[in-house]
Amino acid sequence: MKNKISKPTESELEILAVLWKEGKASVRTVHEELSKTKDCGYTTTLKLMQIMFEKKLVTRDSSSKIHIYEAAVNKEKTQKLFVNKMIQNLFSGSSSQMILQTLGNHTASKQELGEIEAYIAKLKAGH
Amino acid sequence: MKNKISKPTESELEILAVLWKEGKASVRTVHEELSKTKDCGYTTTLKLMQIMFEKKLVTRDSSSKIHIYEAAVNKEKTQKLFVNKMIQNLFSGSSSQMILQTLGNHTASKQELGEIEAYIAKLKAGH
DNA sequence: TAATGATTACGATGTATTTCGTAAGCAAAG
DNA sequence: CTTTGCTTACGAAATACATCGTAATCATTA
Repeated sequence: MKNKISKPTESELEILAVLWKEGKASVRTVHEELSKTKDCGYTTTLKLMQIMFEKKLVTRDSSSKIHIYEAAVNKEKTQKLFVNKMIQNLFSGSSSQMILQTLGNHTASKQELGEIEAYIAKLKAGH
Repeated sequence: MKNKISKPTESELEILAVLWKEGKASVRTVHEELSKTKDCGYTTTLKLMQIMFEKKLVTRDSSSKIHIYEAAVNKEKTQKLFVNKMIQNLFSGSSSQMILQTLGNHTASKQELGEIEAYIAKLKAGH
């Protein structure tokens, strides 16, 4: 009996992103935020968040009329979940393969590259 | 009117992975390969591959009774498609953020780390 | 008190995805 | 020739996802 994370869907991820940023938020707040990039009705957001509550992807405080939601899944864990899945699915399990690809496709700043180098140096040093 | 890649589903990716590895393959071959890790019927695999043919994710040679399939979408392009989406969805568009996370979660060998370092050096040099 | 407005609950729809059963075709074996 | 076995085609069912309309609730305000 592990607290098995159910894999969030695309839309659910969008909502989680808002909650991770805001901390706690009402449906209205989340919907407003989503509306900046997405076009859908209020009840759609509401319904999604209700479903996410059933799936235990979020918790909510329903003591007042306006329910306040909060992410119930950890951001880093979720990132890991998706990254691992992708490495398995698309890179035959090789993380370095994915990293090399990503470095080639994106324009990371010199500063970012420096951070990555520093981190690698630390790893090589044997942490 | 670009040859817009339609995003393969989870199951379709599994099939593509086999085709990328094998080059050309019959439904039987693909199914056999999938069966090692997944449990589903032969006609399921067949149906999926037929749908993928309609979506133009694969091509096929149906000159003989046993149709021979081949991936119609490029492996690197598809990898890019998914990696980019994930960076957007889960890392606010920051590729370096994802890379740092990945380095932390996976055990890359010293050799792999070396390759990544070398690649970064090349990037910093301004290619 | 009655109307207004925001909120949640619920159910329905439409589409995509995954799965499989059954039929039909064809070739090899008996 | 007939049976057996593998293959594709087709359609149906089950599930998941995203979307929205409508009703019910409740507090505020007129």
